[in-house]
Amino acid sequence: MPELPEVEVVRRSLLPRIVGSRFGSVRVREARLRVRVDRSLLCRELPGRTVLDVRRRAKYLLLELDTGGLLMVHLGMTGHLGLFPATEPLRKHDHVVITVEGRGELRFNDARRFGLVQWVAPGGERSHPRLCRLGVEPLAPDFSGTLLRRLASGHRLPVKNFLMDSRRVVGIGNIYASEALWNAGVHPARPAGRLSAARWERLATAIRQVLSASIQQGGTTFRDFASADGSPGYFALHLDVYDRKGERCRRCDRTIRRRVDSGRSTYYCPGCQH
DNA sequence: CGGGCGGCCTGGAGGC
DNA sequence: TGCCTCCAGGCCGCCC
Repeated sequence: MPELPEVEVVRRSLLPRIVGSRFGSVRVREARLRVRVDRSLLCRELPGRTVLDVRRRAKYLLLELDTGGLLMVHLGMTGHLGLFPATEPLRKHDHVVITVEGRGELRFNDARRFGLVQWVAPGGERSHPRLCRLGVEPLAPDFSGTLLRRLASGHRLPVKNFLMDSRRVVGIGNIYASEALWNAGVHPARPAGRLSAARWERLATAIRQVLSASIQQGGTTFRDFASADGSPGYFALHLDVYDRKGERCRRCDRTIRRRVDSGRSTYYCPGCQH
């Protein structure tokens, strides 16, 4: 579920409500996430520590503590991270529960258990295997069509797969890849290494525009995405191609198609994406 | 080696 | 409000 905008929305809603607060006890009710949760490590490192910042890198949330260590959270496909009153009953799939002094409980819930909750020791961020190979941030100042074109140079894979490869560009999943390609008028199957400079510029602009617009709308909620305060996002109302198979293209009136490549659905307009 | 694809999980939707 | 099948927005690791 969560791509860059959804993770960013969670970050922004969590940040003002948790910064300056101190962690209390840690409960790991289900350790079998994508990566096994290290119960004893979390119980040793978190209690008594103050949260200084909530950052985002790619689709990872990084809660920075006063020790310099990080609590790293990935939402996978169905993960939720939210702050709840301690009096509110726990729900099914609330796998990790951390008390936050004076604020309630930070709860990680993930039905499919594709997410992860991990400790990153002080100074370990730059060398962390999950963080150190990540590509460029689409909302960073150095992101541009020129940069994308250079990264794609020589690669024959379809541009959609290129956009979803986190070693090159981070934060773009299946929804926003389709949306950005439609926005830029680029066909998803075009070989990434052969796009013109002008197309890469259009794509870079479209990516930033789509991601920013979604953040403004609170992200895309299909079933159950929610920010850290439980509110849904409204960008689903603004999707131009994703999940619109058989509906009309808002730009050229042709019928939106769905195709499946490497097991993932891609939505596009045959009329205005080339 | 770059890249395609199966597998990890549960739950919701839709067909019967 | 039953049962079954299919499908899902991410990522890793195996394989060619």
